[in-house]
Amino acid sequence: MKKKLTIKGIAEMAGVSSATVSKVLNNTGRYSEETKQTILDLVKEHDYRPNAVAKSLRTRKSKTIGAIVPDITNEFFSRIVLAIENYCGELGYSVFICNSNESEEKELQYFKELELKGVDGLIYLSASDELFQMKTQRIPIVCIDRMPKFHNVAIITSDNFQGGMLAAERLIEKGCKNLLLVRDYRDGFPTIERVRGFEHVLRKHGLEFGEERTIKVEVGITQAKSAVDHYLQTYHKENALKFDGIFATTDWLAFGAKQALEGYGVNIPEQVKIIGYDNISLAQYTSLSSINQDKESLGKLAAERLIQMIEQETDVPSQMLTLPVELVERDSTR
Amino acid sequence: MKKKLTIKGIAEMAGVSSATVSKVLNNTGRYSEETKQTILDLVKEHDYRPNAVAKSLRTRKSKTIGAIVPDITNEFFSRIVLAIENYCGELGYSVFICNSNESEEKELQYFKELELKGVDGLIYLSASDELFQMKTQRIPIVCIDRMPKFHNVAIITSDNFQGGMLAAERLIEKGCKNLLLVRDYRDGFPTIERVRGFEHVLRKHGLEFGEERTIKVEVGITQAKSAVDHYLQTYHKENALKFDGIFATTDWLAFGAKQALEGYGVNIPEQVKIIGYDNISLAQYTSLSSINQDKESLGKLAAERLIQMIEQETDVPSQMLTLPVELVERDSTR
DNA sequence: GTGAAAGCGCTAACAG
DNA sequence: CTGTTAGCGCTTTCAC
Repeated sequence: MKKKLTIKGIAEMAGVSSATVSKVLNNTGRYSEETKQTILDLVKEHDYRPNAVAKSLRTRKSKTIGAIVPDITNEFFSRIVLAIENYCGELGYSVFICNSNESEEKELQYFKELELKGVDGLIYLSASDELFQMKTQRIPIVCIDRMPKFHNVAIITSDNFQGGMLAAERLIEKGCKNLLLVRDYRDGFPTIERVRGFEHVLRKHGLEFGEERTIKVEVGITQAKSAVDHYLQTYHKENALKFDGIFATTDWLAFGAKQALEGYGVNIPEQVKIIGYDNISLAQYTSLSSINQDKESLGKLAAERLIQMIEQETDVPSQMLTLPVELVERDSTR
Repeated sequence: MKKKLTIKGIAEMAGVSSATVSKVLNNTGRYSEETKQTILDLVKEHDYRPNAVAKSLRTRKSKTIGAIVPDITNEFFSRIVLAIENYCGELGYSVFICNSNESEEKELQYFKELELKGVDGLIYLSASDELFQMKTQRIPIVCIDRMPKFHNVAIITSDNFQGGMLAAERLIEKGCKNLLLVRDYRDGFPTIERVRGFEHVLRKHGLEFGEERTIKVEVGITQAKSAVDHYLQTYHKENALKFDGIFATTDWLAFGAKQALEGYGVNIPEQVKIIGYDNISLAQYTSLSSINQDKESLGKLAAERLIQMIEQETDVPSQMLTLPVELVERDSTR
């Protein structure tokens, strides 16, 4: 087991000091073209690569960021994460991915852990609105789809209000008169906006509805089944088809609703039309119309913004960027 | 912006040297109960936490591992990754997640990058069999579902041969006479085993089939559609239903096959029965029978094994652990 | 029981 | 243009 090659080793071989090697490796300071070549050759020959930990300790930069995600198992999130990782990878950043499972406690714990491990920045994804109040927040943060109450974070979100509007408009356009809203039981910021947009259009058309037209169900892959059950129950109680259109704030929810309806022999889209949200492949492959969020851009923009903040070292004012959404029509509303 | 608190700061406050503080923080060396208390109180009061980078540089341990994954967007992988992360989190390890996109080049690149960032170990997940030959492999590695050709790595895999057998047995048991195999176009280790198991049972029952009964299609979420198309084409050419049972080496493939059949008005399971592989939620929600792999155990065991290897610092011989699989029956074979 | 000192591998002044 | 020096924050002998 030969000894690990360090910058000093290269320096000795090249007959210069480690400082000089450091300079050519970082394109900083000055050095002659000649020594540069000698060093570069040596580096290549021995496949020397500088120890990132030492560098990190010295420079207080780790080329590492953290991403805190509610559930990587959910395609909506994993696609955002993938986009983040791809963009970061190109720029030499690595990313720690942490599953918070929506728990604030875990988020905080991860935050501390990541800070210690020296991440240069953090991306928070979450449907939840609440966000810890870090007094000593020294690293840049960008949030996706959440609206923290403190400053010095950038925010990337997609136009949830618009998404809700699009859904309502299409349903009404297709002749639906009695709409049903299937939503997450929690009131995360994105959900609230979607619902607001949806209701806004309903009102514009003189349609109104109260709680009894809104079903709040569990959300998440593991709970999708219970969503269906809950839905079935409610439907059963009503004992008659009281609606002809459904807007679900998630594709999984839409899928649950669809299965429940099919279980009762209801025809889609003839009797009931359905629109989901996120446009994950589940929607694509089960022919569910859905509001598409540009997951790739969401991730890429967040990473781009974060790295900007990291590398400029300048306190940018809290900014917000909103991406457009679009309706992807499939069989469930045709 | 107050100065960051270091071990020296605590030492000064406590009126001792940094060495002593280090000792109590790491339960190492000796110190009096009294100084221990003073220090611990100070630590708590100021919420001091030692800088992980410095510690890492000094000790050559980072409490960090890397996980190289083909595609985190694929639920099969993301669930394994989640299990890894959960287990590691409990033990204070963080994990870098890297998407290789099945590219060997990227794998190698990530490998080097991670090594530099000082990860203590690595987990490789992949359907691909080929694995780079690292001469200078200094950190422990565990592989999930791949069989590298060099030593000093632990291997966790699930019983793919058995999975193939289970599928064939059930299909035959249900009265299928002409089986079709839909498989990945690449010959990754897990696929090969599944096919071997499947064919083994066929032979036992005097059923034989050649290439014309085997469709090789693309795989992966983004290519699922093209799998369907490819399949449709082939089916179309045959111009008649030449089979009554399908075994697909992936749930996505099974789903593609199902959609193709439905597009042609073929009844499932009356005319054709289908069994997929992996048992991801897609299978669950589209009522596809599937061979279940215990994704949570796969991830947990891999992480457990890796951390053992890391902390024991002893060269364990190359080991292999095979997990059992089971058939989950749903409508597609009932 | 405790501290002084050395040093992990690298970079950033500052001299020369 | 290049080298010396002085750490980054922590752990670890080895003296006392």
